[in-house]
Amino acid sequence: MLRHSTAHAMAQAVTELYPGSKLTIGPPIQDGFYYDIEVDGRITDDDLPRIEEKMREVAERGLPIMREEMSKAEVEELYKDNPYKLELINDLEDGDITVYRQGDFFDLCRGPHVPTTGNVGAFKLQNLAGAYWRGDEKNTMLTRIYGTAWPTEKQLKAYLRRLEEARERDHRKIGKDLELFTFSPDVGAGIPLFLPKGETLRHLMESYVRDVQTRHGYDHVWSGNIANQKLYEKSGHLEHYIDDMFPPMEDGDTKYRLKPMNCPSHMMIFNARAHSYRDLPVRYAEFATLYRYEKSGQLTGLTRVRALTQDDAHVFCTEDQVQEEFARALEIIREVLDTYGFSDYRVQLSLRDPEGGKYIANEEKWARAEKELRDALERAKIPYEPEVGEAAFYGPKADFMAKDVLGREWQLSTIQVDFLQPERLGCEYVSEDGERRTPVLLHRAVTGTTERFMAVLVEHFGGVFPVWLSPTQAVVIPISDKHVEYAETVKKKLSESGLRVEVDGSVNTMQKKIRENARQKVPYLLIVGDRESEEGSVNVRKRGEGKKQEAMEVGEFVRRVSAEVMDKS
RNA sequence: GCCCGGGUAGCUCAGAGGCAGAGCAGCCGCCUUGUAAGCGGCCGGUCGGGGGUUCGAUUCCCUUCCCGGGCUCCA
Repeated sequence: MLRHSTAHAMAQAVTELYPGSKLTIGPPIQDGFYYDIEVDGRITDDDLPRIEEKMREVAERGLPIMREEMSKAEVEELYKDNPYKLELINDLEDGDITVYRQGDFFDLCRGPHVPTTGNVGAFKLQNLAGAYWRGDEKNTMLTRIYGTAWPTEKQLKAYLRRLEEARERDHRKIGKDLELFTFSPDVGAGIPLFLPKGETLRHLMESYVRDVQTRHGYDHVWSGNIANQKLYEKSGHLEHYIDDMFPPMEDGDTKYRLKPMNCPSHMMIFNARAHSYRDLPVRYAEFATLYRYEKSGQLTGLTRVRALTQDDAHVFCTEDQVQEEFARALEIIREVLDTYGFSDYRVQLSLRDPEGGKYIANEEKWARAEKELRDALERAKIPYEPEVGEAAFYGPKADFMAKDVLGREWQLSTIQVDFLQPERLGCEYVSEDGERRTPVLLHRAVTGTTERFMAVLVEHFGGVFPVWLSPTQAVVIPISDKHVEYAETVKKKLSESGLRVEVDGSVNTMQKKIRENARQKVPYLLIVGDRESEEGSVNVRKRGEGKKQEAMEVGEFVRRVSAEVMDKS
C-alpha cells in the first residue's frame, strides 16, 4: 500500500514536471514500485533527483488521498486523452471502477492507499527503463521509472546496503576478481572466455555431473558443433527456432548451422542401428557446446550467452517407462543440487491447457504423462507449482528455477517429455509383439548449462568454493627466499596426491602473500619457514578462520584435505 | 531487437574545448621477512572504433562496436 501510494506520488511529480505525460500502469513490486509513463519530453538518469525532489514536495503538501467511485462513462470522459487508460477501462466492469485523487492529481486505481500524501515513507528512485505497453514489442515504448519505498529512512538505508552487498556477490565481479572468465569485444558478444581457473571449475563441474550420470546408467556421446540445416528442417526446429539460430554457413548447395540444440543429433545416433524394446531405455548424454543467437540486448554475464554448454541428455523409452525415467532424472538433479548445497530453487511443472488445442499427441497420452510427472514429483517429495497452459506443444515439462543475486530468475535444470520429435525423425524400436513403435523422448539437463550454473554457483558461494571445487586448493607461502626450495617440495608432494597447489614465489613479504591469496579465497594457505623445513611440516592457515594456525606433517595435511575433497564437503 | 545510461593505463576510478592524472597491478632495485598491504625508482594511454564541427576534440554532434539497467524471449 505504501509502495503503491509512493508510485502515485511519483506519477504526480512526473505529470507536474512534464505536463502532457500520459500515465499507464504503476504497480507495487518487491521492495518498491514502478510506473510506466508516456513522457512528454525525455527523462534521463540526471532527472531522477529532480523528480524525487518534487515527490518530497508532494509529500509535504500532505494532500488527502480520496477514493471516488465512478461510472464507466465518467472515467472514460476523464481519460479521453489517454488511450492507455481507456484500454484498461474497457476491460473493467461498470460499477466497480474507482479513482483516487490527491489535490489536482487523480489516477484510475483499485487502491487502497495511505490517508494522505504526507504518509508516504522513505523512498528512492532507482533506475529508468524502457517498457513496451502491455509487454508487447509491437506497442509503443514507455518510460518505466523504478523506485524503492520503505516506512522509515532506516529501512531504506538497510535495503540499499543489502543491494550493495548483493552487487559484491555478482558473478561478473567475482569472475573478474578471481580470474575465472572474461569477455572480449574482439571475440564477440556473449562468448565467454574461460581463464585457467574458470576452466578448472568448469571441468570439475562437468566431470562431477558426468560421474553421476554414468552411475545412473547414462551413456555419453558427442555430436559435433555444426549440422546440416536439413536436419533442423526435418525436426521442425528451423521453422520454430530460426530467430535463435546463427545464420547458415554455405558449402555449395549444403547449408550448415551452428548447433543450437542436440536432440536431432542424438536421435540420429539412436537411428544408427535398430532397437529392440529390450534396449530401452536408451540414455544419451552430452556436454554439448551450443550456439544461440540471443538478441544483443539480452546478453548478461554468464547467465545469458551465445556460446553455451548444455549438460544435455535424451532418454528414449516406452510410454510405460516415462515415469521411472522421469524419476531417475529427478534423482540425478536432486543429488547434484544437494551436493552443491543448493536449496534455493522452485520447481515449475508446465502442463497443457485443457482448453487449448495447440498440443500434439492424444488426450490420453498427455493425461497419463502429466499424472506420472506429478506422482514422481510427489514421491520424491519435491514441492512444485503447476502452471497450466505453460507446456510446450510437444509435451509437459518440469523446470528448476533459481534466482541470481539481483533477484532475476533463471531456469537451470529441466526435464521435458516429448511426444513429437521421435516420430518426425523416424525413431523406432521393435516391440515385444514385433510391431515397430515410436519411443517417447525425455529431454533433460541437470545443471542446465555450465555457464549459467557457474554464475549461480559463484553467487551462491560468494566465490568461496568448497575445497573440491576450488581452482586452487592450497598455496604454499615461503617466509623468505631461502624457503622457496622447501615450498616447492611441499607442492610436489601435494600435487602428486592430486591436489591443486601453487607456490607463491613473489618478491613480497609473507604478510602480503597472505593478504593476496586470502583475497583469492584460497582454502588453505601453507606457511613454511625454518621451523617447517626442518620438521617436514606445514603451518596451515584455513580460509575463514583468520589468525588461527595449525602445524602438521605434510602427509597429515594431504590426508585431511583429500578426505574433504572426497566427500565434497 | 527496442528504451535509458556508460566506455579514460591490465584493474578501480578522477579529470576537462588548449601538454592526459591517482592508487593498485607489472618491471627494476633495496629489504630476507612468522600470519591480511615493507621502501624507492621505472614503464604504462590512438581517452572503444570511424566520421563531422572547431584554429584546436579525449571533451560538442553523428555513426558503429562493446558493457550495464530494463522490456520481450529463453538454458
